[in-house]
Amino acid sequence: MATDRLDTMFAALADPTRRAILARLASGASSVKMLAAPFAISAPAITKHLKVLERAGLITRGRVAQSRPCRLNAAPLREAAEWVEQYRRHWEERFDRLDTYLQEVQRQQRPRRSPKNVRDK
Amino acid sequence: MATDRLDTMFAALADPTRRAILARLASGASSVKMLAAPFAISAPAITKHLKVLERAGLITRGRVAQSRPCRLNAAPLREAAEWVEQYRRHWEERFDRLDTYLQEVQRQQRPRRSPKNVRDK
DNA sequence: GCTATAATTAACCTAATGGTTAATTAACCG
DNA sequence: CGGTTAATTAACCATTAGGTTAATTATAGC
Repeated sequence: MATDRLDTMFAALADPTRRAILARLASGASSVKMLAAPFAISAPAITKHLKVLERAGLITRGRVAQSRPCRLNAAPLREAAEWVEQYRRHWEERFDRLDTYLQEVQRQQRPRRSPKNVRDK
Repeated sequence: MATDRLDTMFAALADPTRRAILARLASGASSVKMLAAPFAISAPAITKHLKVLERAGLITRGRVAQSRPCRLNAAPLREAAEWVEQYRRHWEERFDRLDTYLQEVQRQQRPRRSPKNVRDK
């Protein structure tokens, strides 16, 4: 199920510089130079980050004079959101309680009597 | 804003084997051996993946006899979900249309008349 | 055509990833 | 105790990632 796309997308999101770039693009397109300004890294490093984002489909690029404006393309994030949402019920507390309950049961199932495994019947 | 945690979490999610492990743990705790079974990689490789997931806070581990059962801890995924959700409005179509509209405008702003930049007033 | 600006490519470096096999630790069982 | 099973650690390897500086390409403007 589109695992490749999720791979490259999550990998792209795993870098704070790239997430910051996306955040800035959320409020409008920008040239590479303007994007690079707030960061303490070189222009080629920014170019590389942009390539990662582009391969993940998270930005698109144009050309205006010398500038190559970047714009956000959030569409693929939808897939990431859906993937994460699969786990929503697991992090909502009712499940957490069930979880710790089961954990408790398992802990009590073993220790005192019959330190052996299953077949002691 | 907890960028480190998002870093390690997204990085953990960027690998298909690890996402598959999480998927299996979603339906219950499991030993390492059982987790490893469906994959064509060695046990130490699985151990490494589990360490990545553990450092990301996505699993917890116990001990039962020789076995070190893994259980899903989905709580941190909530933060990832929230981060991604920030971009929801961007991928929902109304925005996409505005987006392509702006793109259109920009494209028409430049080409025919005045190939120069701004200061031609 | 020359110069300045924006951005990318090239070449290189270091550290982290994902994998391997072989050896080690830990717990059970007879 | 000795053997078996579960899992981890150690040591190693190849590839990728993120960064650098220096050189190149592309466009604008005089």
